[in-house]
Amino acid sequence: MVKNLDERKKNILHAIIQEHIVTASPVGSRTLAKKYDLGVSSATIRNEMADLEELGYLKQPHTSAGRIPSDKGYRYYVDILMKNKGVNSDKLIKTLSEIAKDRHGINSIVSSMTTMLSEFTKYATMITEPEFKNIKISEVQLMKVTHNKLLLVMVTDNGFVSDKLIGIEEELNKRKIRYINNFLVNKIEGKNITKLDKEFFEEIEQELIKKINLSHHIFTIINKEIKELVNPEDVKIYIGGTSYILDQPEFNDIDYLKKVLNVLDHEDTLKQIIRAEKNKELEVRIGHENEMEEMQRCSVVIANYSIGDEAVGKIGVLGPTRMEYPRVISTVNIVSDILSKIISEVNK
Amino acid sequence: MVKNLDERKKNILHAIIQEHIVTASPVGSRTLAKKYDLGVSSATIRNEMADLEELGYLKQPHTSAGRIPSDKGYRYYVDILMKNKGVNSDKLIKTLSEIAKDRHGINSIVSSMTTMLSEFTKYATMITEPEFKNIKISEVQLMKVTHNKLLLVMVTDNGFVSDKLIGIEEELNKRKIRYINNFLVNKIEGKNITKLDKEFFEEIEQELIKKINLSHHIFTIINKEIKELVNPEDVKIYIGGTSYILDQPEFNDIDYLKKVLNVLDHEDTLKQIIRAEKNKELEVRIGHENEMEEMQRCSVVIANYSIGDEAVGKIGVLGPTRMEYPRVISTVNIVSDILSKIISEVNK
DNA sequence: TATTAGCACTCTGTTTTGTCGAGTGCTAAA
DNA sequence: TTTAGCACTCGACAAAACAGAGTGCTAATA
Repeated sequence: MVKNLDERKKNILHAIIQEHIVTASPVGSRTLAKKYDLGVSSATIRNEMADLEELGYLKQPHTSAGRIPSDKGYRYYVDILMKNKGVNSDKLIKTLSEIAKDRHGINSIVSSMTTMLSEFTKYATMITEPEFKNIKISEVQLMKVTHNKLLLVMVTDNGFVSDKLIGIEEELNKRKIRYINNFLVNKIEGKNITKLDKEFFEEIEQELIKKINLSHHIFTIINKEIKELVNPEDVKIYIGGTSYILDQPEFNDIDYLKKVLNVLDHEDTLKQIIRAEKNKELEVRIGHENEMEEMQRCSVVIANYSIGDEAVGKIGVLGPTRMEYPRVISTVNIVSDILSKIISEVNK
Repeated sequence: MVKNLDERKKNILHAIIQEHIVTASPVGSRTLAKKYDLGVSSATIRNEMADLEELGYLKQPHTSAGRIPSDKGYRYYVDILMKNKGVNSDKLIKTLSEIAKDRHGINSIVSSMTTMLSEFTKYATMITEPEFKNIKISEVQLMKVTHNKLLLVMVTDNGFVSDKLIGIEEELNKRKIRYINNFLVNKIEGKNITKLDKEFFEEIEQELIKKINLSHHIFTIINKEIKELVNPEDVKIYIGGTSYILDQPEFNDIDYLKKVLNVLDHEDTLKQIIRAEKNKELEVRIGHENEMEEMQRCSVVIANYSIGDEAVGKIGVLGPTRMEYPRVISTVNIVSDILSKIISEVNK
């Protein structure tokens, strides 16, 4: 797919993109010849630029303007030209670690990380809460709380705790509660959470009703509770740095700005953007590579964060296609590493 | 404070504000005479307008432009002129009720309500999670989960459940755990949550250490957990409809837009905006009535939602001072009512 | 005395016109 | 193959011209 360009074309393309990333305006042959030590005259550069345009790496906003990189040009830059220059990461790492210490609760940590990420990248950012699949219920406990309230506690093998107060109409004596508890322990403990679906509960409900006469209210609640524990639709996504978008001149077009902000406003569309391959560590989606039409003048950098091998959440940065890819990518990588570490520790 | 204007001035002021709210541009005497049946000529209106300006209810962007309402003018409108015309609320109520049914979990409900509120008002909206003060711990339970893990469950008298897995280094036998449990039950159950501060825990920790030799790790965690349950700083705030801001011509000034979006981007500033008197049902803050400088070209409508008499959360709508007050106010009222009802039910 | 018609004046937003400069493509020379 | 030179293009920007909405004031009127 990607044809290999000769060395001079590479250099010129690289220079154009770098120049464009800082100036945000079309780059002309003269500027290029002056600012970058390419060893050839502006006329030669002009010819090369014409070639690069024909090959699809550059485009011209209008005749007699300089060139700007196309999506394909950026793609080539990200895949081949760009060096991952190390960000000065000390400060970032320090800040993130402090957050992890200060804040308690995953939600709070993820939320602060989102803000931090946007402050370091100066782009809009989003991070999803960790989402656990393939986990087992390791403990179930049904306890009496008051005469008309039971407490159901479930612990998963990765250390998450779910609890629910259950209001009951008929009073249950301790013996009965213990009976139900043992029954549940037998049926549920060690079971993979994905197997605990509606059918499963209907089944064991029938079984229990046969043995003791029990309203099925409890099972509806357990079922609901487990769904909540596992339902990916409900995974929360945090967003930060929306206002940084306005710093980018490509969003001066107020109509387009509105479209983008509208996407960021809605969790569902946001989740669509950040959807990525589970097995890829890091993904860069440039311009038209984004499915959503409103996003086709933007680029998104997406990384997973994980516990061991299992990706449990996503980190995303959204900016114009003219994004500072190297800086963003290394920043995202750092956040991903640290977040993975934190989550794994909580989950030890 | 508010001088009473004569009937004709009232009518004219009312007309100007209404006209300005829909057109968003300065209102001239001729337009007014034509569109509104005021029974006087444009010249008379001109004289009255000059008076109203002198009194501070109107202002002129520049000589030879029409007039626009001042903050004082809007205040007069909101307090005296405006009729609370009933919004067509059926659809709203229906939509909100459906959300309450579909979604489980307070967070999810509040989040959806925020979105709905913005969709109905077409302004930016925010709702805080409910926050409970003055509650008591009604149940404490410390249980063994595995050989190095304990589960601490606390139930508050309004039905909220908090739990925490506690990792322990030294293994504790069941008898010891039961002992600690009873000790905690004695000390904590029935206590008002605000009394459970650091000093309190240090005290009972000393007491327990005397009786059995126990690392104080557990208390640090309990203390933290309770803080989380009660700490108002940590109350989450949901926000929606940010992109509607762009529909308002007053935010075409990109620099100002950025300032406002920046405020909306940060939870802490957002909470400052929405801060309101606990005893007022509904508060309208117009322009300079907002403390925050960035907000002084905006108006905010804030309502509490409550359980019984106790306000537990806030609902806010943010728009330009040229806001459709009647529509927003009645919409906010409806959302407040429904949310109060839902929260109270969950908490029954 | 309060209201109104009339008019000169003011100010803004928009359109038009003109100019400048950056950049290109092409050609011919090195 | 590279480069210098040149005519040409196009957008950005500023200045000028214009239209229109609105005002304040004055003098006439009910």
